[in-house]
Amino acid sequence: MNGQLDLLLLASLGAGEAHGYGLIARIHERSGWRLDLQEGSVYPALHKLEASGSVESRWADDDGGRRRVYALTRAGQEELARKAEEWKGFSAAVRGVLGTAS
Amino acid sequence: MNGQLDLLLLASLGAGEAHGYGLIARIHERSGWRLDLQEGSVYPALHKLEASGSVESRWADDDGGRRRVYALTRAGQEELARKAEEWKGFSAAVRGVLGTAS
DNA sequence: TCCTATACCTAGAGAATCTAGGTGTCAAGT
DNA sequence: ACTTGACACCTAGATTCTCTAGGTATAGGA
Repeated sequence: MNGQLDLLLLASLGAGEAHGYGLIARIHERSGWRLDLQEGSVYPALHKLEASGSVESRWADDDGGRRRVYALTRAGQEELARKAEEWKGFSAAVRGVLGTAS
Repeated sequence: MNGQLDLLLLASLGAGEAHGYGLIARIHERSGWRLDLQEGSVYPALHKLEASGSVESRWADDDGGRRRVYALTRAGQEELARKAEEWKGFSAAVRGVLGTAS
């Protein structure tokens, strides 16, 4: 459990629109193969982000199978910036408690 | 919600034994006044850490009021090292997804 | 005496994520 | 033709974590 799922999804979408399965792969790769999110975590989170207006989706039928492609909205970009700042503050706070100088 | 409460408590106890209320203050200060944990979070977490053998406690009657003073056990030190590594890996993974070079 | 700070505790609620299932397409192997 | 595996989506329910909102008790100051 991370508590940072929304941030990860928004940040990944910041690099360009993608579908759910693709986002899992993107996060997996960009995290250095450390984060391997489950579909059962990602899809509900994307639905929630869409309901809150941070992302929007459209159906694509590119390669046979259906895909729901997500993209950041303007509000989502702001949310991403806000959550990224929150993360910086939080990780700095943890570093402070851990006593690691870096 | 952090997901890092145990790590924060263990790391704080790594600086020396302390009681629950004192740990809250210690974490508050070391985090640069960014983390302000609630008693309702801390006490159950300490009990859980004690049940799992990472910390041990004794009653102290120093200044009138009773205090339960906690200290890291050997197993707790190992758990702390493990969780600190986990945190480093996780925060590096998030940085990777965020695309921040630092 | 009353209020505040210190200090401990717990039950239950709320929220986040995972588990474990389900559906369907398509390509490759047998 | 059939089966298997990869891709792709979805949801209900369980689990886990943390917080809310209460409770108790002592000591000191107004």
